[in-house]
Amino acid sequence: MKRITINDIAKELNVTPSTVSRALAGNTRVSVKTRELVTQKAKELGYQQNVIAASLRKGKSDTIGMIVPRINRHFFSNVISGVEEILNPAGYTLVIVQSGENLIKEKKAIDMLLANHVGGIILSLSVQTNTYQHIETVINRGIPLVQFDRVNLDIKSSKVLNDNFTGAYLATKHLIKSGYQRIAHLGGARSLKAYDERFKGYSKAIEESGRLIEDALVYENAITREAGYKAINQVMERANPDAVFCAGDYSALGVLDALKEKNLKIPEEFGVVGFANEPFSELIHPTLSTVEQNAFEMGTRVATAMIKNLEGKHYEEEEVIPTRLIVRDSSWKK
Amino acid sequence: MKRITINDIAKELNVTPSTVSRALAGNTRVSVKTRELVTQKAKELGYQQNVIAASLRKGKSDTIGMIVPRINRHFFSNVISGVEEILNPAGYTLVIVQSGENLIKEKKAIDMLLANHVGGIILSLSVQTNTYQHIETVINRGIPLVQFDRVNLDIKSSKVLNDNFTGAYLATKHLIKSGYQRIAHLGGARSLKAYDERFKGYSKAIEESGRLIEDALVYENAITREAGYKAINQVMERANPDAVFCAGDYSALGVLDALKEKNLKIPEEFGVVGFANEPFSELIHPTLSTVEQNAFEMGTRVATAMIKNLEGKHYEEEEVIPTRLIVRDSSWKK
DNA sequence: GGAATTTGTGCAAACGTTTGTATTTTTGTT
DNA sequence: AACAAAAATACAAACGTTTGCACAAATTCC
Repeated sequence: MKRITINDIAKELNVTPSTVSRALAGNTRVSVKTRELVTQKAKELGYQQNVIAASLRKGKSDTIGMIVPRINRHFFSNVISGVEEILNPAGYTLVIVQSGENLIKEKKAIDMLLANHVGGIILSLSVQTNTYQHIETVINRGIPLVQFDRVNLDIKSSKVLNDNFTGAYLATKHLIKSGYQRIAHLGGARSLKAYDERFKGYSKAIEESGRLIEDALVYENAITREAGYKAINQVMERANPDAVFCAGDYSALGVLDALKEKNLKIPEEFGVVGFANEPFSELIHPTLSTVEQNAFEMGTRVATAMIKNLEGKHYEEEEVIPTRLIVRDSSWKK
Repeated sequence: MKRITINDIAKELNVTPSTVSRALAGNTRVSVKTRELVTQKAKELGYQQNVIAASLRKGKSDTIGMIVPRINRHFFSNVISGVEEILNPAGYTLVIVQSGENLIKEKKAIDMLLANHVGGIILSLSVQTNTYQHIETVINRGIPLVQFDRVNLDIKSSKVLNDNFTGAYLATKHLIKSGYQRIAHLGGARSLKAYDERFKGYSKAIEESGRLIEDALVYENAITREAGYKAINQVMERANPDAVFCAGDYSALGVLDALKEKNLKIPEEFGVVGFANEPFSELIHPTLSTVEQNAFEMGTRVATAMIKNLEGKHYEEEEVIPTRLIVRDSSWKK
């Protein structure tokens, strides 16, 4: 019932714990023969390394903290899976914490992770976050930080981003090509690069078509279903749009609610494109055109960046993952 | 840059580390005065406990491991939120690992958590799991275990269950009342109590209506969209059903695919009820009748049970969380 | 006022590793 | 066969806590 330690193995084999330790680590300073003997005996006794002791001695742990706004978002849970895919086989353990899109919880999460001496922190900012003191703390402690998706550019760290700009650009261009005239945009908080880029992609496409960006067609803070519903109603009152590019699928869902209420035909009278390719987007009626983010790949890239940070030092690359437009029924005018 | 330890505090105050340790723990064996002095100085120097060292010495940690099949299931991510709600304020840290519905990954997850000396393990079994050796290991190590939802009854531990029986019973009864005659059931692996109970609830309702349980109307292992699609096709060929109660919403989704393909009118010609109230269920067309599980509450109960286990010993209560039938368009025949 | 008790601290070991340095054993060279 | 070099192993300290036990000082009791 008691736990097997390297000392137990050492005694059985008449060697010292240090030899056992080195043998298990595959150190070539111990002979091939003893290495085999040790691994053999370790398996026989059912030895499991005491990670706690090891990380105390080494002064660092193989636990990586990951803070996401919510784990029940398709995008985030897939990023997590991607991160695990790389981190687990590499011997790291992932601790996931939710900030709930809440600045205070985000701060607490960071405190908690620091108290637990995590080896590194992977972070996607909450929408609320407008102060960055708590994140500087991480940097000052010398703990590797990798930001992804919802990133603050002023903070020095590795960053992995979606190609929000191109996704938004293609989505808007698609609406233009489909013949819509007055294309609105429901965006997110522009303090977050992700949403700012989506706005910029939208703007670029609109301008390229020879039109003007009308303030009345743009609504900045509407990424939930409810906010989307309210926002599109306001925009329809003031700017007479016939299509909308939403910075999120939930927002687009709210738009569809409003359109159904007004008995507008989709896509004939009104076009809608969302962002994120949430699972529901292909299940609803009409199916929702949207921009797919390669969440899983983003996760693997994030993890790889983290490992580089943990091994070498100061890897501060900024990577961009491509996005892809998926055209469905909500925007396809023949 | 260097980390403050209790030794630093001790030196500054001319006491020993042991006193500091006791003071910070609020031990009454150290005088109120020194206790204040210590906490004061700790705050001043920005001391943060080294959790690693503490748990090495104490032989246990305040980290709780949680293994779920997938975090991107609405149900599981909400249970997680509920668990966090209780565990975090109580000073525990939650480590989440996915088994991916895979026995081998589940075993690895347990190994990893044990290697990390977690204080307790919260577990919902993968569908694949049909051997329980790895879980016995947890018990044998004396580590508190709380099972939830997908539970094995033979394993001695606290358990928190959904009232799957009543949910399934009400769902089936509702189909009967709505006038459907030949009601099929697409279930999950009956080795898991959750699915077995759903089958039993279905059976009870069918029998109460004076009908017989027909093997040809029951299909045991179909909980994904694809499996649901295939299963209902088979059942329709062999048993001529006019309604189905599915043990999961994804399965019901597959059924809807098949029904649309056959141009059957829902709910007039065929009724469908799912289970889980996945977010998409109210978004699809027709909206899906389903059974709601109170995932968040389940999470809080799970966490509470875990804390009881960690504090007292051998708390092996079995709790049941009520479920609720939600009637939508897929089953409502007027 | 002296013995017995309580109260507050200190000492030192322990938790299970890792790792720099020292020591022993083996190998190779002449 | 002697000796240097290389290879394999041992020794011991360290990581930052916690905690049983010892001890001194302060308090209580008769």
